[in-house]
Amino acid sequence: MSEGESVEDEAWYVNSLARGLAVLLAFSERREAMSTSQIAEACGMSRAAARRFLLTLEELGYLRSVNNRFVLSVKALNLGYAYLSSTGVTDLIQPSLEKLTSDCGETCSLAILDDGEVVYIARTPTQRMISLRVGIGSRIPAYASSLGKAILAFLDEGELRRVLSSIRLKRLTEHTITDQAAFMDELQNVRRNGYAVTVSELEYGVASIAVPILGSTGAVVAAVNVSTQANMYDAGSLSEKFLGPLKSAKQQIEAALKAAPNFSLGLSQSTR
Amino acid sequence: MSEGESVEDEAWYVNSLARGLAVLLAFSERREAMSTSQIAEACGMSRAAARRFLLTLEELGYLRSVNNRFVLSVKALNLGYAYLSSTGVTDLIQPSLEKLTSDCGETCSLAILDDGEVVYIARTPTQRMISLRVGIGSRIPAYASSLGKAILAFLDEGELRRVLSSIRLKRLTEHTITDQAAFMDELQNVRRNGYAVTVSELEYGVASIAVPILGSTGAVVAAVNVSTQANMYDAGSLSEKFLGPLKSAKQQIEAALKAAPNFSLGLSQSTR
DNA sequence: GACCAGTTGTGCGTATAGCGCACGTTTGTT
DNA sequence: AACAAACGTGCGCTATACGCACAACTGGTC
Repeated sequence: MSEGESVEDEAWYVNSLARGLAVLLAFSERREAMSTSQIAEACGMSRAAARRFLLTLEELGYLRSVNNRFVLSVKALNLGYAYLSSTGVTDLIQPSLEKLTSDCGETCSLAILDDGEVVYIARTPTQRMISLRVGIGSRIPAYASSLGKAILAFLDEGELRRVLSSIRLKRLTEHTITDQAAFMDELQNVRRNGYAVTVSELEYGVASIAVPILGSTGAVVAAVNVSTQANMYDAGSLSEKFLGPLKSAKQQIEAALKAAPNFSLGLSQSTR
Repeated sequence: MSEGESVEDEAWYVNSLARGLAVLLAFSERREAMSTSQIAEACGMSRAAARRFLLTLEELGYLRSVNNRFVLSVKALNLGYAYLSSTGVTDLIQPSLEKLTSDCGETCSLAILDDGEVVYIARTPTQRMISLRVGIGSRIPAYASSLGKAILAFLDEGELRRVLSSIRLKRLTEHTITDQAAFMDELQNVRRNGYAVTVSELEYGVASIAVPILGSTGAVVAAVNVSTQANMYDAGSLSEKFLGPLKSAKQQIEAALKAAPNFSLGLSQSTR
């Protein structure tokens, strides 16, 4: 341990927990069953250490092993589910989202911003969306999604700058906005209109329109969108068709959040 | 350490990981923000220890703190989402489920069995289901749900006995089957029919019909159901209306599992 | 079947990581 | 203001988790 790593050798830092969680997370990268030595390499630890963590996680029920290969077990879901139930998303938001889907006949989602990415928290899929298979917990770059733009546009100056400085506007399709200034203009538009539209910026053929969700303090905490096929709509017809239902879903959800005593809902919550 | 705990003081067991995960899970029980001392009490550890774990988890991004209260952060979803993406549920199963929902116009779910409970892995909700708000990761007693009965009925003798011995048939509504013999008869029925029906056994007003999903080895790995309001259907009309679509969804999903090289999908996987 | 290369399980001495106590500080209550 | 309850933090000690090194295993090749 001669190398002075970073700040991660403070007195309060429980290394074994961090390393154990790293092992657990290693399974999200590669989706096959993994052996002890594969894990050891992936996490940069000794085989003995990896083994201890794997056995512990198995004992706790988070992993299962079939002849020297480990796989995530269902219990791992508990960890993520804890978050969803703690936010009350199922109780507070899901109903409004289902209403929205039945009004629009299209896939609707609610997402929050985390670390420059948009994370799907609730989702009511329909059969019509064929591409872009994302589920709850999926992360996509904020700048290329209507959800992300709807949130970013209503962030306060400082937070926006902080987020923008940490991301790169990488070209994902030929419609992706890759110029910083152009992106600021786009956010200005969103702010003026009260909604964000994305047509094939993230993935060809996917179009969506999103509105921000404001928490009880008035700060933006999330966004809802309706998402559909790009060849059927342009920006104008998207808003014409879906903005009404979206706005009323927005109101419903915001009312639900206001009514809930401890609404939490992630909120990017800057400075640590 | 004079007390001879159990098997949890083996050489391979990493205690700090287990304790840290216990802290993380403590947040799923109580859904409010929790203070250091609350966590310490909930997990039965010293305040100093709890603090170390909380700070570590915050540093790793799984928790956020607002003046001495800790809340789960979005990153916690990653842990659970890892499981979903590792099973390939989003890619392999979701489409078939969406098709099923659009055929039936009702909420459909896929679940697997874990520890006597049924865990929802995929879900396509509709607006019509008003009660029974469950989301992905939710757990309900297997014996009182169509999903559970569909799985249990097709378990092999030994596993079934093992599961049944670990659960108690608690009365949840007046339609819940609470007699062991009657339950075995019911499973016999399910086995004969190839599907399971539940009317108000878990919760008043909820009816559902489920079929088992068999993995490539022929063993049951999951179940799909259509779930609706009890007052609109009885057992006969449920099967008449939904069995066709269910069967074809079953076939689709089983084909997808067979086609996938490493299908994993939890599978209760007995003896550890 | 004997060989070998690659992978895995395990015991062990050692360092240090994580332990809880105890003290000092903050918060908010009457 | 004075108290109590909750909080953060330093510190010395011991058990904990460390990685090495060796043993047992697997599965492919001749």
